[in-house]
Amino acid sequence: MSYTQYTKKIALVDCNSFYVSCETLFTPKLKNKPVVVLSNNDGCIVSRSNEAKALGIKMGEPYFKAKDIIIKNNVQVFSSNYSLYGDISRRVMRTLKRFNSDIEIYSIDEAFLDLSNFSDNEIEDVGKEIRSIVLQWTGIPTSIGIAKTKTLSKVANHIAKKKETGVTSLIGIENIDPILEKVDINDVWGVGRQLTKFYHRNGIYNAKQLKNISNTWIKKSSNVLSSRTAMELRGIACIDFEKTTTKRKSCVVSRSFGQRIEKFQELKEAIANYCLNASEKIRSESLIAKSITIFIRTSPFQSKFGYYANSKTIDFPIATNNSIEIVKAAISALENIFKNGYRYQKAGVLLTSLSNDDDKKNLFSSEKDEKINSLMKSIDNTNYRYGRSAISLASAGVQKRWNMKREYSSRIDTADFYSLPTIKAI
DNA sequence: TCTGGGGTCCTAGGACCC
DNA sequence: TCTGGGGTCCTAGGACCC
Repeated sequence: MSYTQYTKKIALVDCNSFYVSCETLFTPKLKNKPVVVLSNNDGCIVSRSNEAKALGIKMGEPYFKAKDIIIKNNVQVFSSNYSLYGDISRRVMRTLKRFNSDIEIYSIDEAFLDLSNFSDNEIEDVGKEIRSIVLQWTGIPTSIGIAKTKTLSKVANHIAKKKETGVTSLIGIENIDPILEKVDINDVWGVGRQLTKFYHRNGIYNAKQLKNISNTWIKKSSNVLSSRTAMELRGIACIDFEKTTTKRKSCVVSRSFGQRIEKFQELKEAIANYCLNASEKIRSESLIAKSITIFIRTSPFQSKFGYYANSKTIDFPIATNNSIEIVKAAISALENIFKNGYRYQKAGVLLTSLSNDDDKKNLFSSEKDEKINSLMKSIDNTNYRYGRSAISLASAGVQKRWNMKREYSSRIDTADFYSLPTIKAI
């Protein structure tokens, strides 16, 4: 039996220094300047321009540690502005869908595109065109890697990042071993810190070695995920392309506090707010939660004050997305694990075992449920129109001393007409 | 003084059953 | 009281991703 092998062509489009690119979009004079964006609470550095990378500022480095270099080199600093990044991200994704509506949005700044319809000869040019259209329409520079499997397109993308054209295709290359040899094992998708240590112990230092090692050995001494990675390096697709957006299975809202918290009352307010956030989020996706976990902890970096961390899970009698029920459960969980005398640094809420909303329409649903549902709906609508927390619950408090620190926010709100930058005609 | 937040998946081990 | 094998289901924790 003979058949023609149908070769997939998967492109990975990745926005360059995404958060920094979003911020500089509205401040063109920052082009080619060192710029960084900080995580929530201005804690860590999570995005760097090339110039900032060149200064030796590390990804994930705490801000206070990099402060010297930042001041000395006049690095521009921004607090993170997620609604801006989310908005720009949607514009980029919408643009990508022009080339193939079946895209897999992998993260806020990355998407996989199935380009199998294009021929081997034209594929690199298609990549270049995608790159230039995205740049022209959204102002965001990207890197594009194209290959037979997702893992290989990640490799290609890694190489593209360092190229002037920003595009690398591994399609049609007979022997990719010389290319894989130059890719460090820890730069392979799916190989993190622990696996890197494990591979090093076994004399494996680059992607070529992983590709050519026996599969049974990997399965035996590691796990199926690792063997999947190796297969993908061989050009055999094992990780599915997920066109349809599958519903999430959990929803987390957690934050570090702007300042340490010691009082139960304040912790309660924070937890209540996270619950409101989380329940609104799952309502907007028509999901209900079967259980809730809350956790609190002190700073792991300040042991002199004593370390305490604990969590508590509660199952709902009937899965719910009702803010009032969720807050109530969370607070009773908090009463369970709260201890006096600690300086709390972080807390969070996890809604788990999420399922579809309509599963709830069973024999237990009553007129009362209907009333609550429509109440929740009108809260969501009002908050959507007048800003989050226009309507809230009493337990959510008003002081919010625990709120995040955002000292360096650009305050650009693409949803706010009046803060849009003005463009003067010449 | 200052160290992010939000996800998914796999595995080992315990509880329980026959 | 101890002895056994084999199966399922659930959970906590760890590893990974961005």
